[in-house]
Amino acid sequence: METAADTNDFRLPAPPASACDSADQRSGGGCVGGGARYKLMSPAKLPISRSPYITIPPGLSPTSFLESPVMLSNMKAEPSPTTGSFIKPQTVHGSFLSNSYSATAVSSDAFGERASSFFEFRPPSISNMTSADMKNKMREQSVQLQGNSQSQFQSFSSLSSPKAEMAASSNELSLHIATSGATATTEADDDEQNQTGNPSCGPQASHSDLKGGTASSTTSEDGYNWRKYGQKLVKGSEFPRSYYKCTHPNCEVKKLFERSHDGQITEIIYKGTHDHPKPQPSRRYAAGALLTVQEDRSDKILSGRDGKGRLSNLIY
DNA sequence: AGCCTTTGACCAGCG
DNA sequence: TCGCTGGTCAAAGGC
Repeated sequence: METAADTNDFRLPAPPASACDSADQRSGGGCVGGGARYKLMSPAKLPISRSPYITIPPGLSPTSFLESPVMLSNMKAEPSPTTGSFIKPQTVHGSFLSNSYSATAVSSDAFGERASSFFEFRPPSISNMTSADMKNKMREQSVQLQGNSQSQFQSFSSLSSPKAEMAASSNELSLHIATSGATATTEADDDEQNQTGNPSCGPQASHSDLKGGTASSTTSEDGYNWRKYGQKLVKGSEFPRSYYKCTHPNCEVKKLFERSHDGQITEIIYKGTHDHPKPQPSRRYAAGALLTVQEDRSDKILSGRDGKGRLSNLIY
């Protein structure tokens, strides 16, 4: 089933290192060929419509998405401990283009001005290049961006890597994020509390992410508690993918993300939406707490959308 | 004491 | 039908 569609998956791929180039090295396969198929969420939970791609609610226009916290996240993100994002205000902007996520390099255009990052949702149609090519391109873009001065940015490559395509096809939202030392925590707005039903974004990985950057707390939790239940090296990726589950009793939300050796999150994928409020920030890990804060933001970000998925610290 | 992370193995889906 | 890959489970250890 394409339950995938049912599930809300958000994927944020990031091309920091080399995404598929190395694919060969790792396993030899193509980039995530299997595509992610998530069928965890029951349709009922999904607030959104399930179409192969992200659907925009009638009331929303693509522009809205762009303005949504998700996309803005970076924009508004201010480097403060509170936000947890040390990122520069200009991180990325994402753009949703209608059903198919097509956003291409966004520099400062359409959505804002934060140029420097690319955010793209790639439409299924992009598949002219080989995955390797795509990745290379992605990298280049990323690199350029970074070089520009953004410590973190995200790039959504339009080049769509196979993964992206797959993701798109499976309703996953993918964002490529490249965080350079500072991790990408983005936060969008803040406010909101939580909408119950959003996938959260900041994986605990963020904890580790810290390493990557100065941000020590960059993580990204969305305010929810996550438990890591697996890690695996995926073919298309150079870095291992970590699997997290929401620890909430009835919550089946999962998220997977990949981090580069630098500690940068290269890709994050959320599956499902939280149907419960966020837990109190006071958890064992102080860091987690921090994350939570950030996560909140992320929640908002995504929640802006229908709560389908949320990206957390990453730049969208 | 409880929860989370880590790691290896197993299972299912797809080509 | 076989092989490959991704995703998940379970046990052990650590915080």
